[in-house]
Amino acid sequence: MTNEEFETLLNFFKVMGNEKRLKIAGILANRDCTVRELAQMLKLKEPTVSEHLGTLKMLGLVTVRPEGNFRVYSFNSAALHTMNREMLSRGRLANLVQGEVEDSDQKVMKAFFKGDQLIAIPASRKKWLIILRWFAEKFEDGIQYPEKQVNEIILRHHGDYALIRRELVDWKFMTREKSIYWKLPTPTDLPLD
Amino acid sequence: MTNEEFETLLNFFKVMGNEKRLKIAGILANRDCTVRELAQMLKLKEPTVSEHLGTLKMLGLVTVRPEGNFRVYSFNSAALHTMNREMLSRGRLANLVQGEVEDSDQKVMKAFFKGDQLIAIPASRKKWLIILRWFAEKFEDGIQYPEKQVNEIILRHHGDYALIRRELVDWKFMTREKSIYWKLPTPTDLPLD
DNA sequence: CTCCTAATTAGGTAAATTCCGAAATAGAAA
DNA sequence: TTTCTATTTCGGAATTTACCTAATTAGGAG
Repeated sequence: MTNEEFETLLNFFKVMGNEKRLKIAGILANRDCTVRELAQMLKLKEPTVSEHLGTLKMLGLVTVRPEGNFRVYSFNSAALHTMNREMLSRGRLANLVQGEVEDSDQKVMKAFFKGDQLIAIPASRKKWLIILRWFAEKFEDGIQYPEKQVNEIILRHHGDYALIRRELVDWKFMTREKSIYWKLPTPTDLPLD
Repeated sequence: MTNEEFETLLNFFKVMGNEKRLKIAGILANRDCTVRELAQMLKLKEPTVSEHLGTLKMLGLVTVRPEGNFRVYSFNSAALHTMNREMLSRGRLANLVQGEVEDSDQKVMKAFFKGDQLIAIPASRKKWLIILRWFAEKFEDGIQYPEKQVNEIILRHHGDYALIRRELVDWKFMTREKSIYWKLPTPTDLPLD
């Protein structure tokens, strides 16, 4: 179930999103350790380390084995591997939230499309913008389209290409100069804060 | 620098280790959104979503572009890729903490080894165990070694193979039956990356 | 210019997390 | 059995985080 996978991934991030636990994982990725060894290296008390190890163990990221008088903790590559390969890609991430959140756009799309054909024009501005955004996605960033080609692309999904074309420009989804159309390229978004 | 990478990875986990932020990332992985849209889907107030988006933006996981009257947020696959491919493997993880934590073992090893030769026997039990663990690593999990081969392997690093061999068994690093020696296999540690 | 709307920042509260010392447990050793 | 030791569990203090409402900013539209 996708919801369960979401929880798994979320927990993975939560657990690894703590400095001390991430370090423990890193150290154990180098070699096996006892609780006391880890406590010394990290300058923490044993109970604290023990708790962290318990958390990591729940996730399956570490395993324990008794060895003489100690309990030796090991890193378990398999769990990391699972996260890495099976969950951490854009596609996977996208799937994890499907149905999880009510997606108002998909409702709108279902209501006004049949397949990839726009079969009705919504009265509400909000819904209309959702549809226009969908049309805008059919064009690539940074490419200049002659009007003829714009029409063609729109025609694949709706007969009244002039309406859609004009609306795309009006709502600034696209820019026109003479009869060349383009999307404003996504800015590189330099300044952070 | 490895320390900087550690911080980057830690922050990545921290940011994604929050239910709402992970969902935002998931939704944006499906399609671009405005703050208001996200707020509706997630049943949060806009300021809260805005904050989360700011956090995600700092990490480079999302970008913004103005579009008409709105600010449209997009998912940035590149950042995810970086984490996925360049940081999230056992080997990488292991490297991230090298030198970060003072590794008491390495001190001990330096003090009693010359190259890979054990040249002195520590008085302290603690230090002795570190050395024994090092010797234990020279043997593979799940392999049965006849005594002769055990001796050979130890001899590569120290003359008194009988001492080391006996200590390895005494301290339960290895098991002996008749004159066959083996390590107890580490449970569930599957192949790494 | 002013109005309007989307988004952000400020400030404060409630909840969750991290850490520790003290006490309990489990198991090897004697 | 009792003792000793490594680890875990408990209870609570200090810090951090997530979220809200209210106020502010930014920018297009009129």
